Order: sequence, then C-alpha cells, then structure tokens
Amino acid sequence: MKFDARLNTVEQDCADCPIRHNAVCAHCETDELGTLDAMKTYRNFAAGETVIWAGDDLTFLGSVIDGVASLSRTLSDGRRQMVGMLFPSDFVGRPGRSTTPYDVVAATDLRLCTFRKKPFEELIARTPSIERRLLSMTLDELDAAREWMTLLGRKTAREKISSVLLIFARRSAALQKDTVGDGFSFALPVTREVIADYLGLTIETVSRQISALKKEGLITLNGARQVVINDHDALKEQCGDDD
Amino acid sequence: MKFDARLNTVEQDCADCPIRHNAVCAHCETDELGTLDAMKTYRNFAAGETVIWAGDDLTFLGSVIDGVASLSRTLSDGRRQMVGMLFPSDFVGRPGRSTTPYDVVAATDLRLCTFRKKPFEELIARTPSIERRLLSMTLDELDAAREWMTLLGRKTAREKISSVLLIFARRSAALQKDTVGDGFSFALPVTREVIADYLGLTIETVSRQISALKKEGLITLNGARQVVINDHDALKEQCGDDD
DNA sequence: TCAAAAAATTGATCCAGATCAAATTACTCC
DNA sequence: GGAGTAATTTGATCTGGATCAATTTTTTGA
Repeated sequence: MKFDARLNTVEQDCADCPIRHNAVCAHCETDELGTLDAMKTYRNFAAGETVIWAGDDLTFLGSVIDGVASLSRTLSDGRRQMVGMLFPSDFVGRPGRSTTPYDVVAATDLRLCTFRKKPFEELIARTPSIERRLLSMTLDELDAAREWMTLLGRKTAREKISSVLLIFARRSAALQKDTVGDGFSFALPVTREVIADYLGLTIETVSRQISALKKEGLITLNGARQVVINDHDALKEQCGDDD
Repeated sequence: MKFDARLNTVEQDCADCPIRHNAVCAHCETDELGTLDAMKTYRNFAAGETVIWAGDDLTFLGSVIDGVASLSRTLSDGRRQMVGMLFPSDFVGRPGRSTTPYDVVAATDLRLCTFRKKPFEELIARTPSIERRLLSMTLDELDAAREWMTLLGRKTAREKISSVLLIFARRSAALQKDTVGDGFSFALPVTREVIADYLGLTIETVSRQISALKKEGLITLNGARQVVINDHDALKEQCGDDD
C-alpha cells in the first residue's frame, strides 16, 4: 500500500491482499495473518453517531472499510473544527495511547474493521515492520495536518473550497482506480456543514463559493452532492498552492 | 523524557543523561551511546538563516540545543504559514524520508546537534525502542498540529494571542523547571512577524491584541519582548479552550 | 553615544466572510 | 407519491481583522 503525503490521498497497490482494508496491511509484511484474522471484529455506525468521544478510553484500533469518519475538536462555546477525515483504508485509533484528544464521528454510515487494543499492540510489539509502517503513516498524517494548517491559516474561502473539492475528487478517483481530469464526476461524501467545519468556514460561505464556481463554469452540480469537474486545471489554479 | 501532548511542551526527566539534548534520548534506552556520540556534529545557524528548504534533500537529522526553529509552508503568492516551532530538545528531520515538505528556518540564533541521516537511520533500524520513541513523538506532534488546526480555523485573534502567550510561557517555565502563575515573567522568543505567521494573522493584529491585553491589565510588557503574566486564570479564560 | 535600521505600535479605512433571515430544494418514510 | 423534515441556497447587513500609512520604540554597530 502506498500512501500519498498529500492530504491523506491513498493508493492501494496490494489489490489481492485479503485484509487490505487494514491500513497496516500486515498480511504483506508478516506471516501473522492468521492471528490478525482471528482478532478482527466488524463494527457499524450510523451517520452522525459518535465512534469515540474526546477523552474516552480507547478500547480498540482498526481501519475504515466503508464511509467517512471525521476527527474533530470542540471549543468551550461549541465552535467545532474538524482536524482530520478518515476514508476507507485509513487507520483509526492511536497505538500506544489510552485516549484520543478529539471526537471520532461517523460522517456517513460507517463500517470499521477493528481489533481489541491490547492484543493488537502486542502484535505490533512483536512485529517491528508494523511499527515502522505505523511511523510512516503517522508522518504522512502529520504532513497532511500541516498542509491543512496552511489552508486554515492563509487560504481564502474560494481557495479552501477549490482545494477540498479536488481532495474529494482525488479520493474518489483513487478508490475506483481512476484519475481526476476534465469531466470527472464524483459525489461529495459529506454535508455542507461537515465541509464548513473542515475548512473553518460557515455553511453559507461554503454554499456561496460552490455556487460561484458553478456560475463560472468550473464545475457543474447534479443535485447538491454530485459534482462534475469541467476545468481541472482552472480549478487547481484556484487553490493557491505552489504546485 | 516526557512529552506533553499539549503543543510541544516538553519536560526533561532525564537530567543526568549526557546526550539529553537528543530528543530520542537513546542513552536511556540503548547501550549504543558510544555510537551516537561518535556520530554527532554540532551546527550553528544565525537568526533568519534557512536550515533546510522545502523539497531539499535531507542529509541529517538531529535536535535543537539552543534557540527556536520554525517550520513553515509558503503559498504561491508568498503568503506564509508556520506549521510548527521547534524548541530545545525537539527533533529536527523526518526519519525515513528523503525530503521535508516545509522550510526549516532559524527563528533565533540556533544550535543543532545533528547526525548524518544514513547511519542514524541504520541505528534506528537496529534499535526498536528508538523507533517506538519516534512513533510516540510523532503522535504527539500530530496532536499538537491538530490542536493548532483548531486555533487556526476557529479561534478569534484575541484567543489566538492569549493561547500563544501561554504556550511561550509554559515553554519558558519548562526550560527553567518552573511553573506558570501570576507574576511569571518570560521573554517572547520571536518577532511579531513570526508570531503572526504562526497564528495566521498580520503583524498589526498581533500588536493590537497584545496592546489590548496590556491595557486591560492581564499582562505587563517591559520593552517589546519581556512579558509578565498578571492574571494567569484570566488569560487562560481568553483562550476559548475547554480546559 | 549616537545615527541608521529594524521592529513594533497606532490610526484610518476597507472588505471577506460572519451573522441573521427567508426561501427553495432534496431526502425520508409512511 | 406526498407530507414533513433536513439540507441547501440566496439575500441583506454587520464586523473582525486586513490593508495602507505614518509614527514611535528598540536594537545595532560604528
């Protein structure tokens, strides 16, 4: 499995791995597949349901199979900032830590493949290659978080919206082993409210900026959720990034 | 060494470790001290000097001994966002990666203790406990980055300034094994411009908010850099956080 | 010690995005 | 399929922080 440092974009390159939904992909790295298989449990959450509250004891680790989970922090008066989004194949939980400092919420209907924390950590301790993989993934998450900090601190609303549309498009393309180009069509996986919390904006501003991009012909909307990218290069230029 | 998840606050608890400036603190974990000692080189940078440019090949790893280093990203038109600050004992560089995606700049005069990347990585590979320590540190950095995302996305200018003042105060207190309370005095380690880049604000807004806190008596300034906290609890309440 | 440069403050004005307030459109589930 | 609800869009207005423009303070180094 290859992890693209840019904002969690993930590429599967282990298509025949029977547990490839497990982001650690232990199958390809160890001979402990039997152990992992025996340990796993599937858990389902409805959209909006909280998987783990900030500060709660962490009893399991695992990865997303279907749906989107959001990581978010809340200020004392209720203002909320999303600090991460987990897509299929992303890892949930913090190996070696007993609590999470943020809420994990099912942004859509969500299916997780989970392992009880204790035995999974023992497996990690026995298997340095998994630990190495986890370090690598955590470094990628850190890069993504820092890229996001740049977006939150310095980008305009239009740049934020353009950026997030391309991120969703890339994610969607990766899952169907496609690439994003002119005419690429995808569904926004979350509500405007979730997008607003992710970008540090209000729902209204999100809506207005999407409408503006539509009016200018860079994108087309079919309903509120289905987006067609009409001019990929132009959209990319709206992001304000170097590359 | 204990790492406080809150915004990089570090506590030394290994006072007699001869290489305790090395954040990995390999001395306490391995018998390879001789190896590490033989490998290390000291490097000095003047304030403003760039240690590593974004995208450059990474040839060394190490840790900060004296001064402050900033990690920053720049958008295509020059807008800059600081994505991290490294204080004495913090780790510089990304084990296992050949480049950094952000500039590392000496925010003040800076002294680093560095190791050539290749042999240091080989040492890591031979020493799982160091890898575990690195994973733990990276997870803490990720928490800090996510806390910072909340600040950037949702806090007001006043909340941002109050937060950063307390962070600098805690850092300063930790280095001198003191705690922050009413009457605590410390020096801001960086210019208003660096603070502005860190908080996603302009210099003028930083200055105005500091002046406002002064006028309201929460803090006192001696010159532009020396800050006295008059009312710690009141300042903490300005931060907007839960705790 | 003092001039020159750099850093910080303060003032006046502007505007992007927030806030408040309705519509309008899209789902849900009898 | 249609009522009811949730999600989204659109409009009007307001405001926090940016921008532009001087000063004032601090630091530097000759």
